[in-house]
Amino acid sequence: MVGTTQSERRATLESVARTARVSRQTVSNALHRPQVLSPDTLLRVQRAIDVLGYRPNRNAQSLRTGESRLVGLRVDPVATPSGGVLDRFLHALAEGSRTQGYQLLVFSPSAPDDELSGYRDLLTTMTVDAFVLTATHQDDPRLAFLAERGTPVVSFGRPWGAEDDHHWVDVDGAAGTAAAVDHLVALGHSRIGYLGWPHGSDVGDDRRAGWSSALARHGLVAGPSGTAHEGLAHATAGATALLSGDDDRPTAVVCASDVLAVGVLHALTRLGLRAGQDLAVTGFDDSPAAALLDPSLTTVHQPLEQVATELVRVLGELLLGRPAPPTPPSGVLIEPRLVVRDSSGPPINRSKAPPHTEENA
Amino acid sequence: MVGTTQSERRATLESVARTARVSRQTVSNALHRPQVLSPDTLLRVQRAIDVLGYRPNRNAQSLRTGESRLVGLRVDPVATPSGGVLDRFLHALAEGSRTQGYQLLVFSPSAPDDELSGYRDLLTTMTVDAFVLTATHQDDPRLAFLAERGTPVVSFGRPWGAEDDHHWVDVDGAAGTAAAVDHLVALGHSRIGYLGWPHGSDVGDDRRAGWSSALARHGLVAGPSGTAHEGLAHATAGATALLSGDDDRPTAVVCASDVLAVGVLHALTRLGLRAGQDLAVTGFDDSPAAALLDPSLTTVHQPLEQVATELVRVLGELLLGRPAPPTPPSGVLIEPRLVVRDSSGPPINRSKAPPHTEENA
DNA sequence: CCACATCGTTTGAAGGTTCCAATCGCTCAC
DNA sequence: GTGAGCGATTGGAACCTTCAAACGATGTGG
Repeated sequence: MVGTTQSERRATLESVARTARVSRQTVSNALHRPQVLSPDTLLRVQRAIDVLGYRPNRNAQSLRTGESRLVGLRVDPVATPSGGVLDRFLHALAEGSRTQGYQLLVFSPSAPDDELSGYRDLLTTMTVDAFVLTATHQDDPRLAFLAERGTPVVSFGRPWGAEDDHHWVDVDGAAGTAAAVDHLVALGHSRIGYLGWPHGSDVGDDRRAGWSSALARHGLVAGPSGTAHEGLAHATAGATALLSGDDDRPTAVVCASDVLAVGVLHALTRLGLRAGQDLAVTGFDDSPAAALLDPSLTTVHQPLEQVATELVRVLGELLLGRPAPPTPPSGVLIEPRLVVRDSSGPPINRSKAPPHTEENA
Repeated sequence: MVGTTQSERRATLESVARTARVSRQTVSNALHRPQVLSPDTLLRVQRAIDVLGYRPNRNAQSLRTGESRLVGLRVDPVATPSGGVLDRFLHALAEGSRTQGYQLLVFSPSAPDDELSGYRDLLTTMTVDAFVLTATHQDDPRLAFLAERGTPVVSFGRPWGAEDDHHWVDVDGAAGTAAAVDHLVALGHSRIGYLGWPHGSDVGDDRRAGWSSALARHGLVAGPSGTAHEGLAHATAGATALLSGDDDRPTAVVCASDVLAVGVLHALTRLGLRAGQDLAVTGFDDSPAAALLDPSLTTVHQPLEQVATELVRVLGELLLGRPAPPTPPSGVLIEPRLVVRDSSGPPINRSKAPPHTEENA
């Protein structure tokens, strides 16, 4: 029925009103507050809407209400931590926004040097109502800027400094590495090392803390740990250094990222050892590559769909309650889950001894 | 200077006009047709704009002009061929759109079954001006639908059937696999097999054609070829079948995707053979995983940034000339380049014999 | 000296929607 | 009998911009 009789121009509130023999406002009410209309009027209006194929003009709505029902997301050139992570996240975010009646505007920074570029533009031209922030860091100028003008914002990532600064959703990295440790301990490992990023990054330090505290919880001494910058060459070098350390080679290594884990795999190959057999390895992110590697990578899966759902949910509440008194900033911490594949290997049997025994002469 | 004196409400055309002691229209002209203003008036207006921090309201502009300056892009749940490809593409697209004065609206289908869902909505609500289509297939209903109402559209992917149907940009898959063959021939291979998707997919058949025609060009007989559905399990099975074929095992295999190539790598491991040494392997896509594999994957790199740039350029022309007589549909075919890594191995020396010799008894 | 084009600017009118105040017909309570 | 209250509907205004026409002033040709 839709669009068949569409004589000339687009159907408008006015034209629908004429057809249904009511006023514009009644048509508007039929859409937004149907309960205030008498049943027969409502039906008449709905029929006219149907016949004319009317859909409200988004721009006119936005002009009137001052809301664009668009959420901004900046995509950075450098991002893509291990590649392919954005894919899933983006789709989940678009999907989630839609269910809340919002749509996603993806933009890239207009001036590379200016952190606020893009955000300022979209805001002052009233193009978007809210933002989803990723890769926030301590004292991120974007947060201050947006908070100042009361823009609804939710970030993917914690405010590591001041906790109740803004709304956020994050994945519990420490729980992720801890889960990896638990898994390895269950397999019989007691000498578990760690390869992470250089100290100073919030995310990196958190993941390392998960590793060391889980070891403590199991009553184990921390195995050797090393650092490397992201990037395969660095990772392989760092892993080689870690594994060539003196005497006590670990039987397992937990890594802060999949790329670092791949570095360990490469280092093992160089040393003539086999991952999953001579050494258990775990990664972090569950990037698309993880399943393709040989051996396939046991890794911590980032529940991005869940993150996106939460982000949108919080954002929805913020947008709904506007301009109500600002909700007390809330944080959602999501538990990742370990995906067990081959690189962590089978249970080992040699460590029958109680975990506390000192193994170094 | 901007935003300091911002007393109460947002600056508007009217308020700027009052400050500069001119009319609204003059302010509008200062922005859009500065050449029609006298120099001193222009300066006065510009100063007022600067002082008040005025930026035109996008929604009011859109309502008046009927153009939203938004380009729609649908992201599909299934997409992500080998993961991480969308990342680069999306960023390049957002970047390119911005330079043309447009922004990118990313959406997901509202009704999974309806091919047109989403597109219809965004169009009838006047939310977007144009679309970028990906993964188009023959007789794609989206193309017919959008063409009917004269919506500017450019697709990433050729209309395999009727060539001059709509505007498109695509990567020359046949040239990609041909480049892989050329590389392998240069290394000394003469028995080159192929692992592709089941017959019937346009993209797949094109890539296969590139392989076989390149072989013919070199005066070589086609090596064995096999098919497998996308997905690691299928790929490994298909590769195993291909390599276990009777007597004449190829010395190199060209693959239609990186995942298929990984399948070959796995099959080799099972057979106790080493990729790059016992058999040369090439992939297609240069997905993030390619560099991480061991051996790293020689693969055809998709120049997505270039694709995005072209898409935006064509779209820009379409939007600019609207509603001028429709430009004759044009196509842009982009040459991919081969990224040589380890999986294609070093030059081999045993094939000193002229390429035409029959090797099977 | 008048008709006419040119130039820089102003004015009125959309464009489609939603908010606000007002209206209408009616019932109920005082 | 009158006014308050109520549910359903309406008209007018506002949101901010751009378009088309109109404006007075000045210069040019007949």
